[in-house]
Amino acid sequence: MNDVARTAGVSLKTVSRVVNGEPSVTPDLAARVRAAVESLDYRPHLGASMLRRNDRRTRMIGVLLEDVANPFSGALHRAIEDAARDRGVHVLTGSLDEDEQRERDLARAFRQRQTDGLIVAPAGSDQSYLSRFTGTPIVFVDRPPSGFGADTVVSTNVAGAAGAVRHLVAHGHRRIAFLGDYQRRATARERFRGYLQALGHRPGPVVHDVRGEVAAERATLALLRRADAPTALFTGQNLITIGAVRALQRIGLHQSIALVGFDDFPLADLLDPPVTVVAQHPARMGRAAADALFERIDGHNGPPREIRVATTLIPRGSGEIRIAPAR
Amino acid sequence: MNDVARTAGVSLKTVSRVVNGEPSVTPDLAARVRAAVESLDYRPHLGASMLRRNDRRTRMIGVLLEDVANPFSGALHRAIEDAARDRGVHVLTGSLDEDEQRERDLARAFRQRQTDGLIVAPAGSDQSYLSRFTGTPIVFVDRPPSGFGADTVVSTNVAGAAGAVRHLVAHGHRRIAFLGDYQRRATARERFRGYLQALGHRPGPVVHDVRGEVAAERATLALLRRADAPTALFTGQNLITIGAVRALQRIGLHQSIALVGFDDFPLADLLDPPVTVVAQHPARMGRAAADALFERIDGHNGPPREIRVATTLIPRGSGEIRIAPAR
DNA sequence: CTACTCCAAGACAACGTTGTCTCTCGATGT
DNA sequence: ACATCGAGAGACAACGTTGTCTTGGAGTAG
Repeated sequence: MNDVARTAGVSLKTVSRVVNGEPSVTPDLAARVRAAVESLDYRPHLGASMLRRNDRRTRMIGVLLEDVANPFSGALHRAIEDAARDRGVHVLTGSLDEDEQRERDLARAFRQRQTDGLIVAPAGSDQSYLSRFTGTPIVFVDRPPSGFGADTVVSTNVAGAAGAVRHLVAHGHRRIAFLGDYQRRATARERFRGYLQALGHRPGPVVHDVRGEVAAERATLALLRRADAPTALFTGQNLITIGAVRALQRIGLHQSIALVGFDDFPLADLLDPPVTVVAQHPARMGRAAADALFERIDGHNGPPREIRVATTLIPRGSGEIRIAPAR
Repeated sequence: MNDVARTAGVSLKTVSRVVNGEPSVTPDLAARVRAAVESLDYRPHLGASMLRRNDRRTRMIGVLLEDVANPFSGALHRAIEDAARDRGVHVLTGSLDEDEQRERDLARAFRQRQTDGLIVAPAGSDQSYLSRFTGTPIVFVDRPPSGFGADTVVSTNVAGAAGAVRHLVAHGHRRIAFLGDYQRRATARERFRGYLQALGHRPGPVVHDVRGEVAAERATLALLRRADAPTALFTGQNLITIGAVRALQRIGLHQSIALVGFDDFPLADLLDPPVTVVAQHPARMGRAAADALFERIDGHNGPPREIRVATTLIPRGSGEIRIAPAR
């Protein structure tokens, strides 16, 4: 800035004024300064600027997701980015991969960088460490936190799951199996709750803690070999649904066993049969989370809110297979 | 820091020493300081620290992608994040949506934030504005820049496309259609070049500037209605492939018209028939781009490099449909 | 017992900005 | 012609930290 001032033949402060667009500079001086800035490729030192201004805002938020490479996280991320863009805010991201330690490390690191706020899809089962993060607003998305209260945006897991199972019941099914993710995940528990709710006291076979496509395929095959094999499947998560589809295709039952999956996935409509799902709306969730966060950043100070984003049942074929008349 | 010093009964500088882990502090003093830091929730002001240290490193890089919500960008992003994590560097991301203006704006904004480097999947057709970005290393990924030279990581588009088309030829096809993305995109041009290369002087019907699934479906239907309808399709991009699959299924030709798509996509193996593709390797590309960037950040100063990541032909079924004996 | 060495801890300045105060100079009104 | 006013421009200090130099006191050798 000194160099610019010297080149333009003005004082340091005048350069500062021009750079910050303050009005009280005569046009020709301003032009000279701008030319000098240009020719010297001067760029202000943000650190110094923030220091002097005592500006606590970095106009940057941190977002902790399960894995930026998976479609659900990607959609969340994109929606958050769009909301941030509207406010001239940039986004730092990190993938947690279900790793509790990484969640804590990244949260700390982002806070250290003075991000104005944090949006977290928690990986760990305990977020109480966040209670020391005073002054940094936090919003949770996709999964509720535990041990710490803050705004939370989640799908209507119970209602969505119950709706899916009722849909199967409406098509004549009585033995409806549940295949779910790790029970330590709150979403898995909620979806199971919805399943139970819809079936009352007569649930079908249940498999918990299924993790990943391959495990899901195996679990599905095992289920269908049982004497009391179900006539319909309700799968509690993306990859489980896909694993189930693979299993059904493999043993040629894809046209006779009904299937509804929780969470939509690309090309579900191109499979044979097209897969009926309870779609979540990650874009809406991301937008809602970002809106809530920015409200907090702007000083809103109420008690923690829970924002539920409704799911949508999308009938595509696999969920409308009626129970086989005889068996 | 002053408060901490007072609380611990030491001088400012000693606190600084403890915070920065300098060895020359007696253990009990250090303990007192740490306790004070804890109780006051003191966190150093990064801006001030950078200012004094004259540290130009923010340990932050910027990544400009087409759209963080699409799987290809997501995989790139993830690989870059992992490479960055190994070095304790964080990642700022932005989605460009093919918008030239946004590319320039975000590049400038990230540079303004003093990111240590930039990885760009260019949206615009001219990157010459970057030549003014002295001091900020830049690496391009997925698409080569124009008007500006820097390290670039791209797929072997020509060879990959040629291989795909030769694969179809090997299965007896002679009238092989090409459906490609906007020609202004370098990748589209290269893939077309590969197609021509494989077919010599007898190319089949060609449709350029197909954008998106719906347009691709329409274009495919139109192609197949022609008198000289092709017996095989080569599609130059993800969404075009999917559109083509839809079209083929719709008119019931999915078992008789061969198809090879450029770029893999999730569930391609679950479709009917499973779709043969030329897979790109976004994870490798992201890793290579990040490695190149960090080399530059660490001072490497050679001429711009072009890093080509080989594609892989994955035969799954749709590309192995032989030409119908009579027609 | 003195003189020297060494090391922990403190004092001070400086990093690049900007808020605030002050100064200068030209314009205006009487 | 003189007093008053206002606006544009500069001088100066301060933001929170750390590099460098200085100080003080304990330890050690002669």
